[in-house]
Amino acid sequence: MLTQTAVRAAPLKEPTRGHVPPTAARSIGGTLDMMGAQMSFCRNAEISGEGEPADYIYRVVSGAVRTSKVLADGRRQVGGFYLPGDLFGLEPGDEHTFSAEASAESKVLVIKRTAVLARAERDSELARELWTLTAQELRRSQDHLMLLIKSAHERVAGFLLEMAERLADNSAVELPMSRQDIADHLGLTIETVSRTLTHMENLATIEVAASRRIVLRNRAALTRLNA
Amino acid sequence: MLTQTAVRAAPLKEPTRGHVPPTAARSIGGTLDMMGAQMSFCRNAEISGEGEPADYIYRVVSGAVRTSKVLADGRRQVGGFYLPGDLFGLEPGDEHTFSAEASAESKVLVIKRTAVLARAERDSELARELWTLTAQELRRSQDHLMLLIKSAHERVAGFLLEMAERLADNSAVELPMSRQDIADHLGLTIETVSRTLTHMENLATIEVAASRRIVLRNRAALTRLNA
DNA sequence: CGACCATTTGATATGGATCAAGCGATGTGG
DNA sequence: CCACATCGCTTGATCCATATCAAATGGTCG
Repeated sequence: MLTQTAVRAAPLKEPTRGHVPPTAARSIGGTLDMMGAQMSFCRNAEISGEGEPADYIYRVVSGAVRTSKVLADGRRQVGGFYLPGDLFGLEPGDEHTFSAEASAESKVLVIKRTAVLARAERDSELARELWTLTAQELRRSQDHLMLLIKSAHERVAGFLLEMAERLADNSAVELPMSRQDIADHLGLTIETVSRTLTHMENLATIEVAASRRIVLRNRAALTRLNA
Repeated sequence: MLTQTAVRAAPLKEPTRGHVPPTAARSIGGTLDMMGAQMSFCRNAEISGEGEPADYIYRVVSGAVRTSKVLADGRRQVGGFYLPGDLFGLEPGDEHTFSAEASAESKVLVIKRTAVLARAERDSELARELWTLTAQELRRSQDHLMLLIKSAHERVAGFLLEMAERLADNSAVELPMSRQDIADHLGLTIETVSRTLTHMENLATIEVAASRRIVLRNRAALTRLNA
């Protein structure tokens, strides 16, 4: 099961100080935004590598980022997708356990990790925020575990519903990742993902308006599959 | 795929103040042990339920605890096993996301959550420990994700190696859980787990000395499978 | 237009699930 | 102490969902 390999592509441009869209601020982790620089990455560009020192934490401004890990024989697992507003790369440890790549053209806010950690030392409010963020990651990872014991149809349905919710784009989803990315996230092959989507379309559960644009026609049916 | 249901059995005895075996103390989280009471649970007794308020955190003293979640149709996922020395039930949120049951006769140290949280407010050392513990959980969950994309043989091999390492019982493992627990942890059926073990025994990779006692005869072969 | 890449579709193979029965240890009552 | 029920595990036969292999289609860009 060979999958595409991440291209260590050069970022589109060097960090530019300061400019942070106000919309990026969310209650959780919002404090962090003051101290960042923005960078752009083109599709499949590596943002940080597995095993590399975790010197930065990141917030997605636009586009989408996937975290992934590749086994010796080439099988790839995509741990998760990070959408605009999401933070990633935050761990108390000094090394990234997954690599991170842009799954679509993306802008990312880069924040010095040491700065945050130092501040959390004194600021128990911030310390708790960091803990909460890691716990959210944990929750997501556990939810994903529950997905991986289900059937292909259930996995795809769950994925679509999650994306619809997180993109806050009710009833239609503009997927910021390839079929291969989805397959590697769901532990399926690209063919199975494709076939499952086609099947759902035949059942009028969804409409594949364009390969990356999915309209949710029958949300109830998807929820039912989500079991 | 119906699985056994957890019995809400009465604990063997009521909490007894104070007595903490010194061996239970580990560097991480060791600070917590001063404020606990010990309880005993018999096999399959529920320690805490999914969705219940997370008023306590726990440390396994002896035996083993599994965390699990059951889907509407009865499919069960065992999120993880907690062995002597391990902490579980720690989350910044107010509700448990998994239920916890004793997978074998167990003694568990029970610690009031509020006491710990209050203390972490002032003690940035402790706060960081809590964060680190959650991050360890996350790491385990992610490692488990990688297991679930592998073949049955790889999953079982990985599981045995993990248990051997965590039980620090080199070359032989005394499994503190049923085949069904293992199956639900690995996303396999009980039959497949059993067959895989038998197969490995035929290959002289392991020896099933007793159904719960596995001797690792050829660790290299297991590691190779672990891919 | 032609090359390239992502996606879909088709035909076939297979690993693990499912259904069903057997086995061995443990415990209980007569 | 033995018949017998029970429980956890193993073994066997068959089936099916998904992987694999292969080719066609479609969209994008120079």
